[in-house]
Amino acid sequence: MELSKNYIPAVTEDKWYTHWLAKNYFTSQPDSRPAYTIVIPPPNVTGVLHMGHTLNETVQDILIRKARMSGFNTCWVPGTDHASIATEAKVVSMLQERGIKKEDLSREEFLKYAFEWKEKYGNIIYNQIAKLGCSVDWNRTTFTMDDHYYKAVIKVFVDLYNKGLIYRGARMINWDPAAKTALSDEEVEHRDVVGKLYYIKYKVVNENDNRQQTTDKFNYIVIATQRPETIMGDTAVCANPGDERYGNLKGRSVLVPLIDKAVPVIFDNYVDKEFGTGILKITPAHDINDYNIGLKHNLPVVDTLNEDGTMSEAAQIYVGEDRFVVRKKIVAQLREKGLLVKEEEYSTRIGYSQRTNAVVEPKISTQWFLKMKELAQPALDAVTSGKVSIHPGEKFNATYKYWLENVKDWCISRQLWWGQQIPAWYDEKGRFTVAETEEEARKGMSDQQSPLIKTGSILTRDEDVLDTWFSSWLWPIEVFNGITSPGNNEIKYYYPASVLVTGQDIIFFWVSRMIMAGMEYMHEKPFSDVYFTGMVRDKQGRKMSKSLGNSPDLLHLIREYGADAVRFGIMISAPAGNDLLFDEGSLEQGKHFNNKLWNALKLIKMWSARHEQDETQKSQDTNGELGKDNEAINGNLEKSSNDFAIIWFQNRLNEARIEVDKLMKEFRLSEALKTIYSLIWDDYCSWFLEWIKPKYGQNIDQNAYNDAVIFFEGILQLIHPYMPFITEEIYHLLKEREDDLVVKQFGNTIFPDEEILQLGNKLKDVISSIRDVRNKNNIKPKESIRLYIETQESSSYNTLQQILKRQVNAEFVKFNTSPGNAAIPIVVGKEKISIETNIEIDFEGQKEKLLKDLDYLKGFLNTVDRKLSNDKFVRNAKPEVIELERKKKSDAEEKITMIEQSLQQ
RNA sequence: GGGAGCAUAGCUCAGUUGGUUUAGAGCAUCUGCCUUACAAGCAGAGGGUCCGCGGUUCGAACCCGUGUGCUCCCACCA
Repeated sequence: MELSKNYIPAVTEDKWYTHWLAKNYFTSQPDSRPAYTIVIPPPNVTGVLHMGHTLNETVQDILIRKARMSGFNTCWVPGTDHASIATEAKVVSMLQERGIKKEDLSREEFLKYAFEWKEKYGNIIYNQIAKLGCSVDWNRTTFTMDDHYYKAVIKVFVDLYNKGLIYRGARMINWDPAAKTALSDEEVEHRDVVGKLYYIKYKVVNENDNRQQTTDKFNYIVIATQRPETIMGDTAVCANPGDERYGNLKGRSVLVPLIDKAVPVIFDNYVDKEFGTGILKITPAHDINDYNIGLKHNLPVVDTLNEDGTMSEAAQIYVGEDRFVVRKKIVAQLREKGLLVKEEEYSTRIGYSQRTNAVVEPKISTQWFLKMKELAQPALDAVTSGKVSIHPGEKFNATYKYWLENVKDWCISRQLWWGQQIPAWYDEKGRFTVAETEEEARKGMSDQQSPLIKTGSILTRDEDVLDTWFSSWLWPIEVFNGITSPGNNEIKYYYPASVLVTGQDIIFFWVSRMIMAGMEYMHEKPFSDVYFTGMVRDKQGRKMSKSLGNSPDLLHLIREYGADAVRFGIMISAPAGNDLLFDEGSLEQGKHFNNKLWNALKLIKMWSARHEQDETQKSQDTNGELGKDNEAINGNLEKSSNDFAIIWFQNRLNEARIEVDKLMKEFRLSEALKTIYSLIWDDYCSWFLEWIKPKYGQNIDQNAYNDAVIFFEGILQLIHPYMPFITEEIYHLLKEREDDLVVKQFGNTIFPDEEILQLGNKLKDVISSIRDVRNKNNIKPKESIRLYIETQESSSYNTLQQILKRQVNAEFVKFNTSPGNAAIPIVVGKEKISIETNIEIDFEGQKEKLLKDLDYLKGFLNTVDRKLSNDKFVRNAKPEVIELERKKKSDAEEKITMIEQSLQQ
């Protein structure tokens, strides 16, 4: 069979993915094996996957595939998140483009559009996941608004309500005027901005005091504010009780500018005398601090804003105009009236809605809240006790702990349609009951002996839906129906999941809350390990975003480089826990790596083709004597030189396996990949295959060929979790077989023989050093050389000689004899090697190199000597350390002697 | 304002309880090769005041202190 020049991913990828699915390799049923479970962080159905997802999914697939090949019953559950506010915002703007207003639609009509949207983007996402090669169990696909999932969320809401953890009440919340909904604290992003601080005059009212104020000073006070448009909501001004400047204002009132509303002057320790003018306006409806002060001093609340951020009737002026427009107008008006004393630049932090990017307004509103303190404690313990371990822990343990220790109640209601509707029913008088269904609610109402219910009056369901995270926090449980059907076989088998792989940005939104839900509903952690990936940035370190145009399209990349190369490229540059600088160059590197594997396959296929051809010829040859003789001679010679290559690579492979296992257990996936990369490129291709490569026109020794194939299978298996497609393809091209690499089990760990590895390193060193000399002296590859090695261990060369000769094109190697002619001396380790050649050589250059080495070694010896002659060192250091230093000393001395000898020649 | 993390080659990073470390890898760079698997390749090479300063120690890239510079998280001072 003819192999293409280079590896072509497109055909291969679809072929194997289809095959794996047909064989049901990714589907999981509980059985006697240990389970290895991962629940995918369900991507939002707001759009397509970006590079951050790509990184996350790749990491999960690597872990799952490794586990699948290591005896586990692996289950990777795919799914998507309805992403309440984010998706609703997208659907609303999509409708807007089509000229449809949300206000003109009924809830049902709107939901129909939303589900269409979900269907479209959900499928794109699933397609992307499949193209990337993710081995998810497609039978388990879950959406956070599936029927059972919806029920689970409702059930949990009712349960928490009955436990007294959910309550309804008017509180100061974060209001998103664009989406017209409440937000949780976590959904507000604070950004530094330079704003303005306006100093505004408030006139002092004199009605209770007949004395005429003589100085202008007491006719008005000056108050600083960043938000002059809120003055109409002022219901007091406040100073520190110890502030003498304002002592005489006790019991007096001031007039709110523009609307001339009289509000009292009050006193509270909250006010900092040093800051601003030392007196502050109190606007209870639009600032959390003011609200608290208002409560304390019994102030009325005047809400001057409508839901959409325009001024309300209560504002009296500029009604219906947007707050930021009004700000400008009010400033202008104040200035005109001489009430604006000054403006100064002021840097502050402003809260923006994470989803709509609108400036969030603090607002008093009746919402549903979840008490967090009780839920937080077990979640905190789970991490501090080490039941759940976070990677990288040093970075996130403290953050996690801090948040849970200071957690506030969670506002869980949203004024949206896309989501689980809150299961609370109200009667005409506004009395409500919480229940899973209307029937239950009716029953609940009658239990409360409401006369209205008994007569069968109409109940209205709460219009609001739940925060999207109030559904996602059940994800690891309800994907196995653990809430709706507690104690079922699957939840018992798969829960808790092994590892959660997600972005560090949702540690509070999701990770901590899943742990809470897990502890509350399963009395068990939801996962053992949390692996946080960093953020994907572009080459220049900028965040990837649509507006910058630096966020590449995943399917595009797969088409261009192949899925394996994309996976390789992203993993090779993803240091554990750090941000990843995405550079297409690394995908290019992945493509090259694919090609390297492909070419190794071509080489081996070539060997086998020649071998088969030969076999056929031999069987056709009735005499066969000649062929037999030739094989005997060549075979023996090749064989002895191949022996070492084989035993060396066997050990090198074992060594790499152990290292990779260790690294992967520590989630150091990038380093594990580097280890495998180097094993394949350097050790297998550059060294091993070259060592066993037969001379031109000759056949490979059968043993060497067989082992080369076995080793190839071994390295394919190691790299498979990272690059599933090409490895499966090569595995099958290597020889005909029934089994598939994707489920090939790793055998037991075999520890490598250190001595053989050392010997291999020595051989590589010697070869490289001699090649260096050849390079520097322009000795052409065809030009042969002769080697004279001075060594105490000439016997160690018994097995290395043949390889050495072949790799440096030496006619012969002689031990402990001097060359007849001038030769280039080099020192490798403790051995002196003289290279004799027929061509002109640059002795001066070589001498320089030796002198440089000598310099280094002398300096090195010096530091060792200093240590050994230091009394305190000899007394304090551990014996093995001293022994080591002595060895360093003697080694260095031997090397120096060798070099000095060489220089004398 | 509070907290966390980081600083090692041009770039991205290793360096696992302080001792074969006068420091490694990949990429990039340079030199020589179209050598019969692979020029998407082969064989080599060069490149570092381990952020500055001080300390602990027989010994510091590693531990402590301090300064500087980045990054991130949290927070209701008008």
